[in-house]
Amino acid sequence: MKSAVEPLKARRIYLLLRDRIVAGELPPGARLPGEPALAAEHAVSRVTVRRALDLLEKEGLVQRKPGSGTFVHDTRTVRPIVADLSNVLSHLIDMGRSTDVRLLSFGYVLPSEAIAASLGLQPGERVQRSVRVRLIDGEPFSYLTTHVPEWIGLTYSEAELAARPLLELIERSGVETDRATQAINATLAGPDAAAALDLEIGSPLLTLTRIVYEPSGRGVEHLHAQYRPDRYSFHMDLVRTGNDGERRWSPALGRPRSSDKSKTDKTKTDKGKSGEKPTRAARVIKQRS
Amino acid sequence: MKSAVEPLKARRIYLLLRDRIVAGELPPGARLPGEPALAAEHAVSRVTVRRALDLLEKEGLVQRKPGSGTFVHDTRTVRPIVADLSNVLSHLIDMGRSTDVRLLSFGYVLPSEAIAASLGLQPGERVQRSVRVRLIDGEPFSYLTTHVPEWIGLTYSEAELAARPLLELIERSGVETDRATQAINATLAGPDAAAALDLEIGSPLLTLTRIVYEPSGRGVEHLHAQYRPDRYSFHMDLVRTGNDGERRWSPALGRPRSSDKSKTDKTKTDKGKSGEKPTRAARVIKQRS
DNA sequence: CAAACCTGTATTATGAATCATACAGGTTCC
DNA sequence: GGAACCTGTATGATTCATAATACAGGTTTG
Repeated sequence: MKSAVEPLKARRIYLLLRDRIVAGELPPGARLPGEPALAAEHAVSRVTVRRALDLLEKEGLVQRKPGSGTFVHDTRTVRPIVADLSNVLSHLIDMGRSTDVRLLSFGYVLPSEAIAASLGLQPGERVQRSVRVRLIDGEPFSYLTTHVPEWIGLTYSEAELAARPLLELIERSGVETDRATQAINATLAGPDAAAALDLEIGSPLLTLTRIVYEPSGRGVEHLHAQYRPDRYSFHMDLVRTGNDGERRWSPALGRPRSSDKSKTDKTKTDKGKSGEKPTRAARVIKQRS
Repeated sequence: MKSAVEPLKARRIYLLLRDRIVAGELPPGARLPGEPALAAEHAVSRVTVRRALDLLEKEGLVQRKPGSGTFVHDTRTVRPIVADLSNVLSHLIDMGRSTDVRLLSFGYVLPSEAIAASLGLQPGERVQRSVRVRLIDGEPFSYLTTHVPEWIGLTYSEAELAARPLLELIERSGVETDRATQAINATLAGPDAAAALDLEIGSPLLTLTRIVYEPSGRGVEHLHAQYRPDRYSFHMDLVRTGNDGERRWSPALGRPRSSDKSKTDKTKTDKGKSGEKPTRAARVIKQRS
């Protein structure tokens, strides 16, 4: 039902404009250059520029006014959820926003080598694999793939998994969880995640891979989470610690939001990057065989 | 000599296969389905499958053996740098890997609204904007855009910025930095970042936006970093804290790698040696974030 | 009002991506 | 050796993104 294909040059211009908007170079309400001007600037036809603007409009970033121009949308309708380092959704959640979980897949399979290794399994041992999607206010924002050793997974049912946090079920089974390691990274949306998160294939995703261990050191859960960056991001407060010789940042624990600033636009999470005209020097560096 | 454009269907299949490889579903050494099989599976022509495999091969993920098949590359040549939550590069650095910094752009500009707000500037106040690229072992892995209020930026020169960590220069100017907030997200590479990081436009990037404050609450640095996910990622250890009612994960502090070789995880800071300046734009200096 | 913008839409033409097919040469396995 | 795979390569047809151009209608400005 989707057009399924993304043009190339159009996508390029779309990304460029998108970056300039989210970076604040084109502030809300601003009118961006006319289609003929953009076409000339990027040495493409006006049709291609239009396709790029179509993408921006579909994303709600711009608003077109026939006869007048195309304008950056005033109200950022999309405000990402903010999560803690420990991946705890902050107060936004308990402030009335509702989260929901949908179980997409459930079954017992032979794990990949990487997962078997991270969980410390013997060859041939099976794992319970589940794929879930989390939604906030009805909109999907995360795509979770979990792997649990079979002997733990058997202690709960498919229905229970759909209704309760996985870690709670694991701990209920008598397994102690005291330690975990996690890595944060970025990737492109594959077909499955794209469909579940209502995204185009190739959209950027924020990923979190966490392995939970029991005291003995055996892994009990392998979690791979993929988040829509426009709806979810990690946020943390840091304090400067250490003496002169070795000053560094450390995560601030406990009460973070102490300074109620004037504007408090806290979760700006702007992406974006360079803008305007990055001096000829920057252009010089780029040499792509 | 690059085609400069990425096909659509081919890219789609490339992403799909890439996901299956990095997810471990196709372990290193495994032979993936033959080109005719892949073509049939995805309802595309064999030519298209080939283009997808070309991308994987160029990325070093697979290896093709004429007459035999296409195999997942055994040795992951790409080893991402691992950084701490506080964005401190861990010991990999002092294990002989060298980091360099290139200054791509430097100047004083009027900040975007978002940046002005985050730094608490008055309308009309200018900021110093700099764009830098960091490299490890000669390969770029991060694209940094920093904005600093003009009155701080004027206390150091362009050459100093290229040679020393920005935060050190800020603190040298007498400004105290005791607090910061940061957000981690994901985005797609725009033209500038893609060129600097030697990537295709539209590649996924891990982003970090950090705002550093002085005790009075004024912002003194706005940092926007974009990382190549294949060369950089955030890692952290967590411990389960709290009582039964409110169990949660908290970052584990000061824990080096518990299992193996116990070494000082304290990072050895920059040695004062700096490179030469071959061109005005391509200075190479060693520094630490 | 009129000139000069703007977006929306349609036209045809061109080039790129993809398809369908065929064949050459290497590898694997019986 | 030979059948059955595989990758590498080439061909022409077809689909589709893009280019180039033109025109309709609304908005802004003088």
